[in-house]
Amino acid sequence: MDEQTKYLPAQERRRVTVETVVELAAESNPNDITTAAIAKRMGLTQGALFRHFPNKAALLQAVMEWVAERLLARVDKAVQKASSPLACLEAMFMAHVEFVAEHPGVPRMLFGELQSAEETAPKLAVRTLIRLYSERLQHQLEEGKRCGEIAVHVDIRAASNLFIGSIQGLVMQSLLAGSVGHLREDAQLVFAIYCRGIRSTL
Amino acid sequence: MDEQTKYLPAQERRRVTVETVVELAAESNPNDITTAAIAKRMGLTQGALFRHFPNKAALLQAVMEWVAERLLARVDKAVQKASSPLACLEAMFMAHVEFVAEHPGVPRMLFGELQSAEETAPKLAVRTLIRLYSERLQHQLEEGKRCGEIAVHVDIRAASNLFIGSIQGLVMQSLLAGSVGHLREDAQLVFAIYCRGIRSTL
DNA sequence: TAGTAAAGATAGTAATCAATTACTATCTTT
DNA sequence: AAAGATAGTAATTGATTACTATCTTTACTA
Repeated sequence: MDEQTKYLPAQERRRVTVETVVELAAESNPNDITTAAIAKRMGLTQGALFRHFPNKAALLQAVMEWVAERLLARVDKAVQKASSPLACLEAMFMAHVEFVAEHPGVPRMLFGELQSAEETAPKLAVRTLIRLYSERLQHQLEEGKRCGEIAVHVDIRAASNLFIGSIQGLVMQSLLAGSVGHLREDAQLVFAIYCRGIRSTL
Repeated sequence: MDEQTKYLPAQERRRVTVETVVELAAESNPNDITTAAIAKRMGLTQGALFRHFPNKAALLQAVMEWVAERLLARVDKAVQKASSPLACLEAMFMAHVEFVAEHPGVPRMLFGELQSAEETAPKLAVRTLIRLYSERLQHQLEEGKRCGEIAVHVDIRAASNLFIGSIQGLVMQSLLAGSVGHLREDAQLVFAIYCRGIRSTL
C-alpha cells in the first residue's frame, strides 16, 4: 500500500497501516513484522506508528478485525448466491480459498496469534472470527441435514472442524510450495473428497 | 525433563535439551522459547547451551529430527499392525493424533518453522519429514485403490493433503480449547468423514 | 591419587525490539 | 494571515535477544 502521501488523516493512516501489515505478512514470517518494518514500508519513521496505535498489540488487533470483516463479508456474499446448503458450503470454501490466495499472509498471522500463551487482544479477535465462521458453517450443515443433502449421521462439529482443517492443509501445501499457484485447483479436488464425506447417499 | 544431574555427558545433555524444548513448546508460544528459557528449565545457565550446540538453529534442527524420528517410527509401527490400506490409514491417523496429544507443542513448532522466510536448517528438516510422511500416505492410498477399498477417482495428492489438513484442524481446535481433552474423540469423528470421502462405494 | 579434558558458571558483547521523548512540518479553521 | 490542531521526525530509552570470552568445577583415567 504505497499511497505516497505524507500527512494522511489519522483514519486513512490507520487503514494504510493495517493493509501494509497484511502485505508484509504475505512476504515474510509474521514474527519479522516489526514496527520498524511496517513504518519503512509506508515510508514513515517507526515512532509515527504510535501516534495512531497505543501499542503493537492494538495494531495487530486492528489487522485481525480487518480480516474478520472482509472474510465474513465475502463468505456471506458467496452463500447468498448459492441455492442449496451443499452449494453454500462449496461457495464458502471457494470464497475462503480465494481470500487466502489474495492474502497469503493472513492464515499465518491468525495461526500465529492463536499460539500466543497470553490472552492478548489480537488473539481474542481471532477467536471471535473463528466462532462466527464456525456458526455459519454449522448452520449450513444443519440445513443440509434437514433437506436431505447431508447424511444425518455426520457429526456437525467434526464436519465443521474438517472444513476448516482442509483449508489449513491447503495453506500448508502452498507454504511448502512457496507459492499459491496450485491453491485454487487443489481446493476443488480437496472439496470433492470432503463433499463425498458428508453428503447423503441418494 | 528434569534429570537433576549436573555435568551430564554431552550426548545426554543434548538429548535432555531437545526434550526440554519439546516440553516448553507445549506450554508456550514457540516464539518464546528463548535460549534463556530452555536453560532455566534445565537448571543450567544460558551460555552452557552453546557448549553443546553451535547455535540456536542447530538446536532446533535437532528437535525437528527428534520429532521426525519418533513420529515416523510410530506411524510405521501402526501400519504394520493393520491389515488393509484403509485400516493402515486409520492406524496412521490415530498414531499421529496420539503423538500430538502427547506432545502438543510439536505441531506449533513445525508450522512455525515452515513460516520462516529463509531456508533455515530446521525448516529443511521439517520439509523432509513432511515429504517422508506424504510418501507413506500416498503409498497406502494407491494400495487402497489397487485392492478396491478406495475409489479410483480420488485424487491421491488431494487425499494426502486432506489427511494432513484434518489433523491440523484438530490441532487448531485443541489450541482454541486450550487443551487436548477432546482430541482423540474428535479424531475418530473426523476420520469417519474423511474415510467416507475416499472409500469406494461397494 | 594427580592430571586433564569436558561441562558448567560468570560476566560480559553487539544487535534488535517496542515505546517515548522533545521538536518540526503541514493542514485547517476562523 | 494568525492560531490551534494534527501528523511526522530524529534520537533515545530500557529490555531482551543470541552468542562469546574467561574462569571454575567435576569426572574420568593413567
